[in-house]
Amino acid sequence: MTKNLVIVESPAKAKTIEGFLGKDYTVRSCFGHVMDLAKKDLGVDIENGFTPNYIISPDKKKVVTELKKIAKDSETIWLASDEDREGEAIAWHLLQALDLKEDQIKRIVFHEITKPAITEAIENPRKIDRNLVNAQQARRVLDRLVGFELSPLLWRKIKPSLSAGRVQSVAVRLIVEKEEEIKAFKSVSSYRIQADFLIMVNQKQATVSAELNKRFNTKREALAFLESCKTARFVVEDVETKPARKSPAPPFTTSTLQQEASRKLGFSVANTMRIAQQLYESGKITYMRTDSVTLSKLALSMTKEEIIKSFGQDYVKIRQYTTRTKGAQEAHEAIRPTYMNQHSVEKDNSQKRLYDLIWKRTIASQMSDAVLEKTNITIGISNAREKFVAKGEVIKFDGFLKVYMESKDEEDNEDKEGMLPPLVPGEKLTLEEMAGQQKFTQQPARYTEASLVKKLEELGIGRPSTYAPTISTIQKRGYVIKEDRPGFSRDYDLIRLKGGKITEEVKSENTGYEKGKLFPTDIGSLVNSFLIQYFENILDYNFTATVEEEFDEIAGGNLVWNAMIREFYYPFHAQIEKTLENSKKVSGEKLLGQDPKTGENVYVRIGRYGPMAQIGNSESAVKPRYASLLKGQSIETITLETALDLFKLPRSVGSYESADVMVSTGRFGPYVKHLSGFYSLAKDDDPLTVTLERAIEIIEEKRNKEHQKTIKTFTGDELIKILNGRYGPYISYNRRNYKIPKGSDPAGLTLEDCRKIIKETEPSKNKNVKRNK
DNA sequence: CAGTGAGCGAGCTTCCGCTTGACTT
Repeated sequence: MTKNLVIVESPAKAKTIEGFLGKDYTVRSCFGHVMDLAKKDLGVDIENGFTPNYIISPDKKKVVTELKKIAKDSETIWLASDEDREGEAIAWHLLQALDLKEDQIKRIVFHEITKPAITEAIENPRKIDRNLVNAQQARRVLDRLVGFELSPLLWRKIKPSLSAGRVQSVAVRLIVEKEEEIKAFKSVSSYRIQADFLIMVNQKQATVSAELNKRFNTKREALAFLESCKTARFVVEDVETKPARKSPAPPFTTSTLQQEASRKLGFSVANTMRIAQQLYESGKITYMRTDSVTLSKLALSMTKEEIIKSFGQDYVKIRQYTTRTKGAQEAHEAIRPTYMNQHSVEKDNSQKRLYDLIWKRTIASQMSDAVLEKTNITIGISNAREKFVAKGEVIKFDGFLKVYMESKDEEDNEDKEGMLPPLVPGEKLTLEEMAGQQKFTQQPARYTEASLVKKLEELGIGRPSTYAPTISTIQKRGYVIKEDRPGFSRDYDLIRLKGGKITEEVKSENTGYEKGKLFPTDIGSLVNSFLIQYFENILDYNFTATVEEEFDEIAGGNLVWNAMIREFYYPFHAQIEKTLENSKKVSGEKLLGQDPKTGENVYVRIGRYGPMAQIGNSESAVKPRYASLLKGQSIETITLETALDLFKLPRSVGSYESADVMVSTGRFGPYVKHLSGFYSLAKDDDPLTVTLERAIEIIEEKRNKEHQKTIKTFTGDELIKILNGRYGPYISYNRRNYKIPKGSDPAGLTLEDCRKIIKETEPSKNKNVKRNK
């Protein structure tokens, strides 16, 4: 019989803590929430004071049964879920799911997984905070009501299976509005003047580069300025040196880790989280879903020791950072290495790189400021009022820069500030060359996954555990697409003054190339404008912040949770009803022009299966014709010609093996059809122009792959095949797949063996069919 | 896994936040 059962949320945490507590304590994890609102209907009884209908989450039934068994044999159950709103609710749910009595349980919390912290927690148990639980209930019920009333509205008014919610709809809004901003953006140009001056330093020639403190709006002005400089004299007027300091960035939170891993390592948000999870599970780093920048005392002293050992006493500066993020709950430490003396890990390359980043960031956060010296040199022009300015920067003491420098979203690679030669006021300078380059203002930057997370965090929307899933949801719904887009070439003027002569030339640069950026789709834009029109209050960037304030009131015991929900719900529900009645189905229909052959109107719109083109309408004499838009095309930008091209599909490209080869597009994109087989086109194949040759290549490629996949076939039964798949060898029979028992040699199986395996695994296959849906 | 878009109607979709394996073809 165990005396004490301690329940934490994460199994990795359970393992660590068990080591701290000794044999009187059994530590188990509940794997997060164990209960949730029922999925069918609303899961909330609106008429009865919004009573939630909680059930044990289907995927937690096993855990709950197991915990229940251990709890039965325990004297005291310590509920050690995280110290935040959700954690408090988890404790409360455990009380019910495990059939516990209040006097059997003790609620404890700790912010760091260290022995003193755990011991202290055990010494200071408390009761479950019902106010905090109620704040969570309000959060949960509000999200359910918003999500489960808005989504069905979208099914009826736009397209089935769409979704809307407090978090995802705002994320989509940000991306749509960024695109609108970019569309409205007008680039303007100006002329930036730079000059290189020659001086002698210790009898050696040196160059000083400086920029004019004014930009000219027109080429004419820039030329006039260069003209005036032909005869000008240049004199150093002022040399100003001032000290400057740079401080390190705070330790990582989930959001900042995602941003840095994206910028420095090129990881997607989901990738970063998966790798961090692996590091966490192998005990290399602390918990990776956190909004706190706090380091434990233990971590601080380990870090200090490590800095002294590696860099010396001068490099230490212990700092405690404070979180400024809106709505941060700070239930965990910042993300840091478990042991600071472990400089790297022997893991795969991604884990290694991420660990390295975390180690450096943590170490740097406790290191001294970098001490810099900035120099500004002002250079006067004898026959102009403008000045040239040369900027220099010298590092006097590197401090934290020795290990780590935070990167920025937009690197301004234009000002490379280095060391300047020693100059004194009054010194005359010789102009070597002066150049005026036409510069264009930059359009606003589109969001990457990581910069979207940053923005959401700033708005207080979403939590560390949901950033990655939210980004995946809005892509899965087809609201947003992450892709690369080619840039375009742009001409710019470059004028030069050298050796008393002015030359002009036109050069070209590539600009606007986008890599891994988030773009709204037609559906995303349409859903967004619908929601903004009818539910501006929910889509408001401050909606979450406002309700969070009320959740805090509930947590403080100053507001009754279901009274708050009632205040919100009835007006919201009326909005739903009104929109249901008053708004028409929206499809984003756009008239492109007329079909030259029939004279019928050609439209593009969102159909039941996505963006489509249509010739004629229901009032036309002949039945309307339909065609899906291809990938990369959009209602917004498609032309009449391109839309008409879509109706050329399906097209015959010729014949192969005395059978027709057809090219068309279906639910899963463009494909080739030959005999009874389907062959998907590659990404860069255009179904409208693909040739017979290429089609045959595609057919043969797939046949070849199929062939390589085949380990064994049988002459007795053509339907049974032993194939090599992504997860190893398996048996395929009648379009169903069967696992090969461990230990048997796939190539050595006989037809009889296969039949036996098929027969024996028959009953369990239903599960798989369901899962795939 | 493959071409849909009318109209009927059954039955389904959907939220956010907390946690990992079991499983896939």
